[in-house]
Amino acid sequence: MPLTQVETQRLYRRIAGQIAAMIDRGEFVAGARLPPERELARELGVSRTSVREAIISLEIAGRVEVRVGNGIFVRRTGPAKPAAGDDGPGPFDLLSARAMIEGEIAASAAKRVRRADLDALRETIADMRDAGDDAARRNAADRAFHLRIAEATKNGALAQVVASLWEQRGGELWTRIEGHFHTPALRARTADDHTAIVAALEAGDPDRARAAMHRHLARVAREFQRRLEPEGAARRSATGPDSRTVRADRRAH
Amino acid sequence: MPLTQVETQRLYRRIAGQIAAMIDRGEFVAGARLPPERELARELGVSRTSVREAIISLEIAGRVEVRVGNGIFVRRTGPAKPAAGDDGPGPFDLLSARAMIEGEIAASAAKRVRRADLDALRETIADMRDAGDDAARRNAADRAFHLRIAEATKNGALAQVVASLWEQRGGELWTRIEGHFHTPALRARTADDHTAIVAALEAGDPDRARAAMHRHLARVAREFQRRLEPEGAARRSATGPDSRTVRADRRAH
DNA sequence: CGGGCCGTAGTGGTCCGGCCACTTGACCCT
DNA sequence: AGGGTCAAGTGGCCGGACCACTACGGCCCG
Repeated sequence: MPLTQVETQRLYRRIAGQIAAMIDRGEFVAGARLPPERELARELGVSRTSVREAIISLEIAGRVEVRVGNGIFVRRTGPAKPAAGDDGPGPFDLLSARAMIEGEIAASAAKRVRRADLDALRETIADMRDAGDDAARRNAADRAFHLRIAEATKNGALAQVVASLWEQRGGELWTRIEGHFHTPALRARTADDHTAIVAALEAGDPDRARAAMHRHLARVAREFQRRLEPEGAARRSATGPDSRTVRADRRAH
Repeated sequence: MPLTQVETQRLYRRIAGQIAAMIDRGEFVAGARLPPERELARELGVSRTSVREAIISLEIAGRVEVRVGNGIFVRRTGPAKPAAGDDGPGPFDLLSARAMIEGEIAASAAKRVRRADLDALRETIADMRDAGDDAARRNAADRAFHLRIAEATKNGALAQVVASLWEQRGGELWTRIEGHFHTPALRARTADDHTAIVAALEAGDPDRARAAMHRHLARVAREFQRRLEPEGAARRSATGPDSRTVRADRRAH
């Protein structure tokens, strides 16, 4: 079932992906007007219906806005800042944002976590271990781990933010790098990180929980970066998650 | 222009709204299969094209999933939890989550804010003042204020989280209470809060920025609760934004 | 009797052509 | 200079057609 979905991507999603990629590459800056539907259909060799469907999906995703009779315009706020320049691509923003947000969530959860929450969290850790080479299952368990922590705060809005941040993990860059996390050594590291977070939650220690979550996500970012650019990542690591980690340490005092 | 957009809602959004309302009312539970496109089109008196567009928007919004050759199924996780009972994401959850997240964002922004950011923020404050009784304009300026802070972090993912949290403000309960914030006194308080946040940002003081944002959103929550339950507001204790507000949320239900 | 294969009905996916409402810009008239 | 009209271009919606996929029922064979 997940295999079928990966292989058979619907046309409207493919078109939307292409248009989003153009936006992310800066071909169309915020406020710019996209080509008309009829022209996009001609250039992409598809029907106008399919272009319309793609545009609607981008509209709902907040990437574009449609002005009737006028055209389709790129919206100002998107997941990736197109012309930010030196502030790395989406995945680093995402990990940095997650560290900030999920660190606070973990701290809040430490103050109100219950036995059932802890049991559920341990279950996700075991599930990730049992998943072995089944990437879909491991991914689902990883997601469940982070979502359970948010749910332990008893705040539905936080759970939704975590779920939303998780959904944004699925991108081209992530797909390319995903195989990296298949090694048993990195899996073990993740399980250790998760276990440390659960221990901090069980101890009811907000600062420790926050720090454990920061450590976990900072490590993921480092691994990610190491994989992405093995040679020449010096500048980015100076402005990226490492500085975020330093900030977190100060807060922990 | 905003007036035109309010009046002219596109058909696909109207259809999607109707289907979402059916889901929220429990006519279709999670996992249930919606009627086929052709049948929906017939029953709603629209073309199948428009139904398809509505379904795509619901799909992107995470409300349904489409299985080719099989049908359209209601997804388990949606923005509204229909049968969650007493822990649904309500306004207090939202404000609590915002305090937690936007506090950290303000702290991060204090370390990297620029003159242009500060100018833009001051512009939103002036815009809110100039808006007077124009609720739509005031709302837009308020939104811009919070979003500009997130943008000052130079992290697109954070900006999106803030935008997403903002979108969830528009609910039935919010609409009922919104008139409360029309008083000149409360408007002035908001302007003062915003000004204090900008001053902290300008001073480059993360702790001060965090605290100012917490104070702002905690006050909004207090005002909100006072409006909701005018006779239960006297027992508020000031221990911290998230725990206090979440407790109040429980009492409200 | 049970399992596998085939055919049919129903599903969503995509395309195409058509017409309508809205927007904008150019041109003309007062 | 300002206002009105018209044409071109835009997105919005409709309806028909055909294709790929899925599920189910019936039939045949071991």
